[in-house]
Amino acid sequence: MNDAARIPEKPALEGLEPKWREAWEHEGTYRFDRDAALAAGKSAVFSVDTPPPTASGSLHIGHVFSYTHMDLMARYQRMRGKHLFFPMGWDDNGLPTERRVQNYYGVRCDPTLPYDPDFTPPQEGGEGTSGKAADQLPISRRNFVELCERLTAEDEVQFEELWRTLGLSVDWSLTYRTIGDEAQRVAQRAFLRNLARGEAYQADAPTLWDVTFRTAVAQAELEDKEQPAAYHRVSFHRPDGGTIEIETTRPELLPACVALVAHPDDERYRPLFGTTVTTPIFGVEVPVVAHHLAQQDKGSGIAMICTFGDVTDVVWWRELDLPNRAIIGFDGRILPESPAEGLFTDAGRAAYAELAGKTVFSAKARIVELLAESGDLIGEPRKIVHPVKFFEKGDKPLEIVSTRQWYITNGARDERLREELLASGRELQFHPEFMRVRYENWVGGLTGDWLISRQRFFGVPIPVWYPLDPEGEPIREQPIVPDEASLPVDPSSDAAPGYEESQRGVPGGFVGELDIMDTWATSSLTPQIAGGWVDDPELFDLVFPYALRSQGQDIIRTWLFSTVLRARLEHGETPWAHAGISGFIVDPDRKKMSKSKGNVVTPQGLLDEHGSDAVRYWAASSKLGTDAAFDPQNPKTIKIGRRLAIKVLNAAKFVYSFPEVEDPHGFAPLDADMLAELGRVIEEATRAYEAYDHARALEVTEQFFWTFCDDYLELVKERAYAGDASAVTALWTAIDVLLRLLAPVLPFATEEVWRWTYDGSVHAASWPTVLDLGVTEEPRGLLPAVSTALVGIRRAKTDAKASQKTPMLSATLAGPAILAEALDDLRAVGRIERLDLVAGDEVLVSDVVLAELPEA
RNA sequence: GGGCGCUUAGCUCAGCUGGUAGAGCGCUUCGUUUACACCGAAGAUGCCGGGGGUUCGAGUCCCUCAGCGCCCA
Repeated sequence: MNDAARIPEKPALEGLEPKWREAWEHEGTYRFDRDAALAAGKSAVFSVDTPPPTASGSLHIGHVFSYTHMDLMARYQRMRGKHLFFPMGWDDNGLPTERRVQNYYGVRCDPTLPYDPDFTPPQEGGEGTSGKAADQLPISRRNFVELCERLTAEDEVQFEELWRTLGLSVDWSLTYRTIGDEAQRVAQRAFLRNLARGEAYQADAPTLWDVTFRTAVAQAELEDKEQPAAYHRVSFHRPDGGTIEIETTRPELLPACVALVAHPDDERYRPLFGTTVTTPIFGVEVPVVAHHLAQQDKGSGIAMICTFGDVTDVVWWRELDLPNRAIIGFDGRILPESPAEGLFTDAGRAAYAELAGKTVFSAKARIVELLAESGDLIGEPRKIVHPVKFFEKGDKPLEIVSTRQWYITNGARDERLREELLASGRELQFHPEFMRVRYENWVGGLTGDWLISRQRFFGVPIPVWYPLDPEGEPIREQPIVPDEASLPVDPSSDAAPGYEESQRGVPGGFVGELDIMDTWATSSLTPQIAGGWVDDPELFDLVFPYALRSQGQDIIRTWLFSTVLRARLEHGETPWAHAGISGFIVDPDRKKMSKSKGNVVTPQGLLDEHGSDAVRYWAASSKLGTDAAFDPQNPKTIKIGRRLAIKVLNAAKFVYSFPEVEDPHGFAPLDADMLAELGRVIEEATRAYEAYDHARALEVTEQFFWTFCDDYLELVKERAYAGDASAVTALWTAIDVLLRLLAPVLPFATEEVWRWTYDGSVHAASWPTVLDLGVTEEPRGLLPAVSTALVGIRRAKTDAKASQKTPMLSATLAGPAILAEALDDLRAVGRIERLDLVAGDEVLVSDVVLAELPEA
């Protein structure tokens, strides 16, 4: 089979990526063979649920890291004979895309505007523009969505390009988008089923609200940020003329105050529970109540409850059954009218009129002045720094407003569901194991159901309409739902079933739900989307539950959790058997890579400079769950990977320079021992992959490979040149096995070499087993002993500052008797005329006489 | 404040179920060896974060403290 013409004179890594990705595409190497998979049955399928990267953003080094980890397992399983279902998706739905479209095209969505079929955006590619609303052209929702789709399609082409260069063994015919029709059908169908089972519901409730994006935000999207603030000491008035002093960081919410609260055990305030006080300035009578969440040691130990200053206010409001007097609007400004207007004194009404329309910031400034004037502000405000809740993508603190929103149950208020979710967590095999606690912590710490509605424009519409009563008011309690067969629907443009479009907004007619779903409400369904849950039940049965979910550790609480939840609700199953969790990338100072620190490197540049195999090697040498340090200035591990890949090319070329020979009918002792050692490597690497430890598999393989090159290859050179059947067959066999062991990590270099002797792909070859070796014995320690002896011989020459090729007249070798079996090979590699072996426990070379001493 | 992880050679990291430290890089010296100069050979380098404990014996198990990181409050 040796076809010397295929072996280049000087093998190189350059150019391997375009050459082989083209061939793999052409040959369908990674195509999911559905018929064969169906015939082989579900147990022969290895399905991978890939995290769809956010299309609006750029792929970074962390993506390369985690996706390579996923690909290592995919390639291993494929070689083990599994039918790989390995799709790839893009998460193009959601807020990041909206933001990017706004900046890129200089537009903003105004849903009240009509569609303009001839619209051309004012600019393209202006990603450095101000992003201020005033500079953006308002356009219709449909025009806006079209731009979203156009821009993400461009991004996705680039992403795919990068993944192909990296060598991900994805079946690119299985690509999906989270805004695609299939994804919308899945998301809407799943929602309607949640609704039918009572798992999805709408409620009027205090909602965390981002005033910049004007949308509700879910618990999983929260981030605490340390913010400067100030405690203002404010006096409330008792009927007997006395005062109670409270401390608050949000005096502007005074008109929304509904009670004062202290801890039930607090002796200072116990006598006051059940009495009332009046608020300063506004003169509203509010009760003094007790609740265990009040902190005795914070401020004066008594606090005002407002609707709503923070999440604790929400808890108090709910548990103590207090009235709602919320005064902050969706724009973050004080509402023109207060719900408590009727309770205010005249002075209070006048004060409120001044606050109305102000931002929280200016309202605070004004009310502090008013309090000072009325003498109710005690002392100077005391500056502090405290954690404040932010939307993770926002830069203003969240407000809490009362709105009607859609929710999906998630176990926060349902002990049984929570237990089921924890059971799924135990069923799922996390790699590494300790990542499970992050999931459990999150499930255990949920404080409310999952808010899935968003008041945004680019996303999957919530598929319901509401009938309008004779007054034209929507009847929210009776949503109209579409038939599953009609999905996807957009209630803002499609008429409700049973109605004509002309009845939209007319009393007795209908109105469409305008909200869209949170992007996670779609991306929590990637197993269903990729697997054809709606359109292809046969396929779905074959691939679900999936074998593997592979992802970064940062999205356990969001993506992993929500996917488990949806699968549990819909199918009563855990969506995957294994979860591989990658660590993240830190810079040399152990800081997480981030754009703001300017320490981000682009993957494409790395691939261009060092080659894909080298970059993959870097990723493969980190275990799952372990963070990897990366210094773009000196990417050591990448360079080592590159060296390994080059070595593979050269070593194989050398081995294949010895013409293949007839079966030797038994190996020489050294050759047999080398193969036996290789057998152990196969076993160890296989065990490691089975345990999702690709780094270990690589380590043992790599270590053997270098010994093979540095010692064994040198030892048998002379015999190989002479055409010794045992040596040549052992060399060919070893290379053949090593290529396959390294194929997942170095898909390009190993493929290049494999094709020198095979017509098919190494990635379609079977994972090696000891049966491939032609030897069945256990290693006898001959190769390691000979290696040690070889070091002794080399050292003698190095010590004499002589070239390694300097002939040696004679030497004495002490060591175990087994060395006798490879004495001739040692003599050959060392150019030793006479080598005497004496028994000894340790391998030792002595009495060295070199042929010619170097000149002193 | 709670949880999790990490702390081993100058650097990056291995060290599985306990038996007196390993790899690569870097460093020093040597070598124009016909697979490879994107090479090869040899060499030096460690109170395995601190302190207790269990044990004949502890990077390895237990407790505790400290530092770093992440997650959740």
